Amino acid sequence: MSLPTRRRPPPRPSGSTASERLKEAAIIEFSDRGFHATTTRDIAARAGLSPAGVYVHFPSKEDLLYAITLDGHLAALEMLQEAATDAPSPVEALRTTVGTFAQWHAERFQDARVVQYEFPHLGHEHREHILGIRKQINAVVSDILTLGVAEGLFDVDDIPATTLAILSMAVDVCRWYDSEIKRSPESIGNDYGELAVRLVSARG
Amino acid sequence: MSLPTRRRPPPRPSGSTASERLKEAAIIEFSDRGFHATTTRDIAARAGLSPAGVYVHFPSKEDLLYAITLDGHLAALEMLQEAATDAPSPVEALRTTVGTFAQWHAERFQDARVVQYEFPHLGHEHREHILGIRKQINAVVSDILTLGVAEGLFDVDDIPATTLAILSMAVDVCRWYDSEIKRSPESIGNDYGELAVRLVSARG
DNA sequence: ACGTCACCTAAGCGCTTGCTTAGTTTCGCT
DNA sequence: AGCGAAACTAAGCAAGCGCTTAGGTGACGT
Repeated sequence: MSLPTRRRPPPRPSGSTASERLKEAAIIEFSDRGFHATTTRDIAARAGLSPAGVYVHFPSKEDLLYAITLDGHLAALEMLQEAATDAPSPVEALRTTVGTFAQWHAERFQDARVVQYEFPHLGHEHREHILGIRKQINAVVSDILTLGVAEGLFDVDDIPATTLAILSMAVDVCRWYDSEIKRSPESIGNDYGELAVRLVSARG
Repeated sequence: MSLPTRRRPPPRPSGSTASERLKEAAIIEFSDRGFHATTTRDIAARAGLSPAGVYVHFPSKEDLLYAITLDGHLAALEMLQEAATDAPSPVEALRTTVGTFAQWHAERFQDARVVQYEFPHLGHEHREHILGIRKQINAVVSDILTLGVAEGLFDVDDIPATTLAILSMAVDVCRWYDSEIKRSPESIGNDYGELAVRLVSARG
């Protein structure tokens, strides 16, 4: 194999239930090595279980990926919807939703990497289900842009395309962020909220 | 395995040399399934060779990934530098470089996915070498922003952070783009060039 | 005609994979 | 105390993995 020396730290069972520990372990391994390069033995060892112990809680490795991916998408969607609801204006809504989204992609970059990059490796049915949640995430931002344009606050040519570009900026945070980076997730969130507002503001 | 039915189309040797055919085949397979999920037998079959034929041209699967990754990075860097050199002003330079970069990430989205997402699976030495090219890519945009700020054309608080956000938008194109999408790579490039200019323009 | 060398393949080696099976331990409940 | 279910493990299976080896084949210079 091309990755010969894989150092495996001793298992530290942090979660309370075995199921949670397995998900935490799998997030670390999947985000490090990718879904297909991670073995069920890697995950079991990190969760403090025998290789067979995984299958007590999840019927397959792919189901473990699905559980993680679902958790992540639902968490992100809820954060976005809450931020959007609490905002007094479209400008503020855009700033806080994008800020929240970007902050999450930094703070929980390992979860986010699994959510964003291992998603294509889900089975067909699971992938379809997650796609529905993705559309809702998209709609949160898209609706804010539509409202802002209607109120004359935003200058946007193509709302779906701009929604995509704004979310792209935030999603990509999890690609380059890691724990050694000095900027705090909060400040990254603030910056990206501000950048999003700039993107849709009328040209000076 | 979790991907039981993998339909393998008959090999169509499009490239001229076997080495080129192998790289083309590997780009398709790596971008579809990921580096670790792709077998050397998959690649060989698509290139019209026996499994052992791969090793006549590349010493290992990881070396094949490196060759592809290097090609992609150098191509992207050259396109950026050319676009930057030809531009008459920082505004035009930013528009065309980001536009070119985004267009490439759509047009060659399979190459781009390998370049961006399989990069972490390179061996240590190869990864370090590629990192040097990435810094040059970053510098192209960063230098344009610095010049634009100096000339009073751009309003940017944090040049490295803004460089990163602009490149993020363009890089992320390869995550969602595929051949069924209606927008042409050219129009995506134009849009993203325009969005980049908006991001750095003084607030209205 | 002959040797050379690059290119390519059939066969297979040693190892790892996801997952199963058969059995043991632990725990809540009566 | 005793029991049934749930949690867990040791052992291992069939399949697939990256890569090697030994050998064949055809183009080319001489």
